[in-house]
Formats: sequence, C-alpha cells, structure tokens
Amino acid sequence: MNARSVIDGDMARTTGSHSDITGPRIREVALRLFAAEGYAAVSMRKIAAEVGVQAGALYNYTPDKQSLLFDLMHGHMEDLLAARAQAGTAGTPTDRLEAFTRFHISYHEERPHEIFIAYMELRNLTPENFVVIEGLRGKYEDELSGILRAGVESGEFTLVDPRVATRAIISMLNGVTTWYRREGRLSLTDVETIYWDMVRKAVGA
Amino acid sequence: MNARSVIDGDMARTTGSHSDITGPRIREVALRLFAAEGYAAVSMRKIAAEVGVQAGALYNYTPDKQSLLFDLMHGHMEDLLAARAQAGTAGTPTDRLEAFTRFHISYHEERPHEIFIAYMELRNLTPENFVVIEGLRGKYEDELSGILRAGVESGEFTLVDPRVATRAIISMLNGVTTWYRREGRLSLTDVETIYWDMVRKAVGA
DNA sequence: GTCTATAGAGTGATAGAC
DNA sequence: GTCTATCACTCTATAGAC
Repeated sequence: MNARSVIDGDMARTTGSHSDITGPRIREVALRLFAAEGYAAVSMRKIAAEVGVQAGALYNYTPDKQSLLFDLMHGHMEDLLAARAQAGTAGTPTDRLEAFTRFHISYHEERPHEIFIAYMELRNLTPENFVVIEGLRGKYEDELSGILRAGVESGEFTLVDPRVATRAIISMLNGVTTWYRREGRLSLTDVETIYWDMVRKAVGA
Repeated sequence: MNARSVIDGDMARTTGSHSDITGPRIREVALRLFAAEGYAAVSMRKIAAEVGVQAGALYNYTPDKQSLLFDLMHGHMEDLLAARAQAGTAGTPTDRLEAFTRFHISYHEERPHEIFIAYMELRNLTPENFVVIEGLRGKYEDELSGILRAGVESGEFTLVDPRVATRAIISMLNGVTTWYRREGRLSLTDVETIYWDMVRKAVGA
C-alpha cells in the first residue's frame, strides 16, 4: 500500500487504478498551483508530485499542459455564466447592478482560484484558446455594460462613459481576489456590502 | 560590421563594446517582455535576442534573472514614490484624493509596463525581494489610506470601511493598465476625468 | 564587453512494461 | 491507469578566448 492509498481511503482497489479520483485531483492541484505561482512557473512534474503520481500519468487526463489551463478557464467561465443566469436579473437598473455586484463578489466564496486565474492567465493561452475565453469574458462583461447603459438611459445613473465604467467596476470587483482571505476580519457578505455601497455611489444611483 | 552596429549607428567603436547602450537596452527589453508575457515565460535568451547580444553578455549587467526583475520593480517603486512626493498633497481630503487619482492614472502615460509588472509579478519575486517591494507598495497605498481616513474624520467622505476602500480604489485605478492604449479613442486626460468622477462619487464626496 | 561553448539541471511529452 | 525510463530540448549561469 502506498501513501496515496491511505489518503484516498481507497484500500480495496488495484494498486495503480484511480481514474475517478485522479482526474479531479489533477484539476484541483493544477488550479491551486496556477493561481499561486502562475502557469508558466508550474511544471507538470510539480503538479504530478502534489497529486501523488508520476508525471507521465497526467497525460491520461490531459493531452498537454495548455489544455489543462484552457479546460480550467473554460469550465470556470461556463459555470460563471450559468450561475449568473440563475441570479437576479430583474428590476430597476439599480436592483440589477446590486445583484450583479453581489453575485460577482459572492462567487469568490467557492471559486477564488478560478476568478484569479481567469484574469491573470489570459496571456498564457494560445491564440485560439484566448479567443474562446475572451469571448466568454466579453459576454459576462456585456451584462454589466447593459445594466449601466440602461441606468444612464433611465436617468438613474450619472456616468460620463459607461464603457469605461464597466472596466473600472470589473477591475474593482476582481481586486477582491488579491486581498480577501476567508480567515480575515471580514465575511464575504461584509465585503459585498462595502463594495455595493461604493459601486452604487460611483454610478450616481 | 554586424547588424547591431547599424542599428546603433555606432560604427567607430570596438566591435563588442557597448556598455553605455546595452545596459539600458536590456532593462527596456526585459521590462517590455515581462509585461507582455510574464517573468516566468521569458528566457534570458529571448531578452538577449531582442537586445541583439548573446545570452552570456546579459550577465555583465545583472547577476541573474531575478535581480533584473527586482531592479525593475524596485526602481519603479522608488520613482513612483518620488514623483508622488512632487505632486499635490495639500488642500482638503477631496483635493488630495483628486490629486492622488489623477497622479496615479497620469503615471500610466510614460510607464505603463512598470505599473503593470508592479502588480502582476509580485509572486515571482524571491521572499526577500518580495518583502522590499511589498513595503514600498504599502507606503504608496498608505498615502491613499491617509487621505480616505482624513476625509471620513472631517465628514467629507462617507465610507463604510476606509481600508477596504483603499484596496478597491487601487484595484480600479490599476485596471487602467489592462485596457488603456495610447492609440485608443480616449486620451489619458479623458480617462483621468472619468475615473475621478467615479472615485469622487464612490467615497461620497 | 561580447563572443562561443558548455555544464548541470529542468522541461513537456512519449513508449512500453506491468 | 500508473509506472519507469527516456527523448529531445530548453533553461540559467559560467568559463575562457578575443
């Protein structure tokens, strides 16, 4: 019995057969390492070592390192858009802006690494992969743009330039990833409230 | 005569002697490549190739790759703090906040790459180097924190949490690096005005 | 100061045994 | 499905000629 079997609690299985657990573990470890050290600084051997397999075994789950990054980012963007579609999109522009702001921040609770790599690792995607991810990012940001434009048209918001305001708000909200820690002095709900207060005032609502 | 001599316009000099020009060129190229592709993804050979020398020649100017990154970031932070000290720090908290906001954005005009790597490449610093840069970053952010606290105390600003507001505003302002291009539809002065409008309202001034 | 050459370690990815 | 072993490079950094 090797060390990994103990960790898995998987004592009855054939020695080297863990397809159901290894796949998710690889994604999990890669996500954490990419977020902590950056895609380019993380080797396949390092990922394998933390998973508890040899480097060659990774290639049963991913054709190459680039696909690993792309799949993580792509899965994240799909999940983000799906979760966003479930969240509140009704009401006045102010209501919708509050829903968007709180949604984006609350999404950090379970997926802080995903949000972090989604905006930090874009430059490490191949051109073809970049186009796909950038398209999904655009879809997400367009939701915010739409809210801001609607608010300006209805007179609820006073914004000089809604396009730039979109970028500014997204940057501000994404910044949460760089300092928020679950064990810190503030809960994520506190953070939501503080940011919503600033966003609401910033747009003039 | 080699190709580099033609580029330099430096035809009278001994073949391989360019200490006065090569040093700055290395820093310039490294800065641009680190900003575009990330420190870990850029090799010394790639820097050397763009400068127009062989990789070994770089080590006449830097003891190692890490020092190159550190020197760029350290020089930038020193320059940023020095330039900031020259800018307006008088008046009401609102005046001071406007000066800080405009200063930070206008600094993108000449040093967009420096600002970008200063917040993107922190994780690629060795622990000892990280401590130094993080200390300088703290000094800079403390200036903003001080302004926000003063504004809250004087009743000019309405902020739930000035510490979080500092992070939020810094993130928002740094976000300019991710989308602003000199050849775009807006001048940096336009951007200053748009951001200052949002910051001013966000703090409740 | 720059060159060529190279040491020594590490890289992504593959082949074949089990 | 995982292992060991390895290919073919690339990496940082150094040594010594010029």
